[in-house]
Amino acid sequence: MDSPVFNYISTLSPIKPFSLGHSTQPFHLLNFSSPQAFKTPPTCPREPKFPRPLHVSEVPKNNFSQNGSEGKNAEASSAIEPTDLHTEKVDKIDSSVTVSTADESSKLVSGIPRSMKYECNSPENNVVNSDVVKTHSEFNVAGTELFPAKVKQDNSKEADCSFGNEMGLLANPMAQNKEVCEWEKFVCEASDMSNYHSPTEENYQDGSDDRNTDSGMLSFVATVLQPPSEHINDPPKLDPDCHIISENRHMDVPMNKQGEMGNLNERNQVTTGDASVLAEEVVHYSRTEIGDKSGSQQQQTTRRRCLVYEMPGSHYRKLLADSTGNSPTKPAASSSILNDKCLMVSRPGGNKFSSALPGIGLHLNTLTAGAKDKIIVKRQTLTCRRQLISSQCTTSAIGSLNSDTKPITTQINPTPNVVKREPEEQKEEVQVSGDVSENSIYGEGIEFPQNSFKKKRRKAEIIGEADSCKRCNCKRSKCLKLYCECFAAGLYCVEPCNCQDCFNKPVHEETVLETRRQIESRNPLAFAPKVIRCSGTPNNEEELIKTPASARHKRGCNCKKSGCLKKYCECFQGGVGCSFGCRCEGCKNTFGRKEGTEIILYQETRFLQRNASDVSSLNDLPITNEEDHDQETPEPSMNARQPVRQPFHFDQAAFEEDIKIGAQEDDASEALTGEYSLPTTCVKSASPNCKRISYPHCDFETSPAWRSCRKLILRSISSFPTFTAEKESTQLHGKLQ
DNA sequence: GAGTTTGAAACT
DNA sequence: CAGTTTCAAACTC
Repeated sequence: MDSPVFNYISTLSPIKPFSLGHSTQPFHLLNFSSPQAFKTPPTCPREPKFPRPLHVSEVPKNNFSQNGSEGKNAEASSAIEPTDLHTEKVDKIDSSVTVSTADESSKLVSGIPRSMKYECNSPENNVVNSDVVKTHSEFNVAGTELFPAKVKQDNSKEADCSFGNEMGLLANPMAQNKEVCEWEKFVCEASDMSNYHSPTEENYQDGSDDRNTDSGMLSFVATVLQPPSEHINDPPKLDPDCHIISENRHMDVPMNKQGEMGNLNERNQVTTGDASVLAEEVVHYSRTEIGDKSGSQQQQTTRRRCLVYEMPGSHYRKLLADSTGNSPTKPAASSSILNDKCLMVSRPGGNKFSSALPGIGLHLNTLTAGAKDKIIVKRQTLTCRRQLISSQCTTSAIGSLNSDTKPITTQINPTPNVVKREPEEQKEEVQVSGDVSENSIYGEGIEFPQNSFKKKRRKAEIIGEADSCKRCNCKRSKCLKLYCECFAAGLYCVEPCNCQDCFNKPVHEETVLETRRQIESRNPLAFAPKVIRCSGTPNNEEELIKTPASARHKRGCNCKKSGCLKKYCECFQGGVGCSFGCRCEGCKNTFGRKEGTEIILYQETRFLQRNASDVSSLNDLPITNEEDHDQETPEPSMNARQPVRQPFHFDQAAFEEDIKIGAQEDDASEALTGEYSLPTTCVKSASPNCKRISYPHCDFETSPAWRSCRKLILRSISSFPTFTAEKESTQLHGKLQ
């Protein structure tokens, strides 16, 4: 209880509502299956798919009056090109609005999470939970390594695990990028979590403000994910837009819940002014991008779609800029930066989408991690895009996705900047992101012949993108069953799929959602990642060793003939060893063999260290192609286990209760011996719900802070984010309370 | 590319 | 919950 982290968390008022609120609230957004949930904001008929930007644009209408900024708003509106996208308008409006505030720090902080705010805002009422804003600010701050020194004082190991390396890497630009990617993805996942609770749609419906849960979750994540504060001292290169944005954001605070200003201020205390300034830098980047691409509607769309990675992107962007010494706004910015920009800026509009599909980003798709910094970023981007597409389509409620997938197409189209840099990669990216099959997203001279599917797949596998390019060949399942990899991964089928009678497409969104709901009703974890991975940073190698295979594979395999040596075996495919949960016979899993009552740890750790993170690379497994791996992944250990950020993944939280029993003692012994003795509490069940899942260990998790916090997490996060169950659960919670 | 094997998913 | 069927990926030739 004396842990600084705990103390800090205790100061986060939003967490309190957690316990009072619904445990599933954070993911209620997933209930977008409900048509009402995504009713188009009256003022945004043109782009219902981008609720956040939309409601932002409405800010002037409803809120500016409160701040006496109507005039400015009018000016901003007048400055907007009539032909601009609605989202574009939003951006310009933001940049046009200026508000003087005595508390600069607070202003900046509140303004930082512009995109986040969007997701918390209702276009209708413009109600913004200041807590959320603050939380988001922190989140952004975290993403930009802008955490307050106060937080830095915390000595939780978790923080060290997550950022300790990064701190060291800061001095090493080469390693920096890599770590940035780690951090980026980590934050991405965290943002995914937050995305699930995007209250936007909820606001549409009832205007209730349950975002405290979100903020609490975010706060916790931000706290734990606190990056090194070294960058706090980095003089951010700000441009006027940055300030404008911040100010504008600040305006949003009063627009929303005045009563929660206290919380905001309280948080501001936690977040240092420096952090705010740095966060502002992030904004600056996004703004710059907007300015650079203001003329491109497609680009705007793209950015808003890829919201999930905003913070990670910003983080990465900043680091990269620092390492290169180039201003992010300069043309010299690398393509990665550009990508990040897209991702980052896109958040305001797409966050919700990303959250649409719970499985997204968590599935094997997410396992794809490039060995190289930029590659990693790119791949993540690609994966994300497809995910986003799926989500977004799924969340069609937001818009009219059913009949109109063109926005998606537009979104998918890589920005010219991206293409310029790495034509080859870009092409690949297009393939990966080429999501909307029916809608040609390759119209711009990019071919995507279906008959070249295998060839491209092969190529993708070679470059380690196979998992980010899931394709199926379903014939009878209509791609609406877990047999379908795309569906199971929470993705819509894409053109390269060879499926027949496919219903897993945006046009059949309702069907897809309903099917998902049904499947999840049977098995809430049906769309959960099959393999839970722990931190993969070099410093966590020990953890990898200590972490039992059972901790990484949610459900044991049931192999009979394959000996767990082929990809038939989920464990093997996932690159983890078999464990107690497995019912395999004659297990010879090279990553960890279950033999009788023992589980013999083989090469899993080595694999994890060497494997570039890509399940596809398992084809070369296990260690036979070390050289190849080494060549492709100069620093595999860093990327070996992409799920590094999953210590905060809801999966972990979801299973935590199960882990409580017996997990610690088991792992304790395992940690000492490197082998696993069959625990008396071993659960050997085929039921996914019965599987005992342990999680990567971190000393932080054993700290009082963690123990108290994880309860909050558990309450705030459903066992696994679901499309449909969340709302039901939420409603049930409401009834109970 | 066709056919077989395999095990998860779905069904009863 | 166990047994069976269905299914599509993985694999082999």
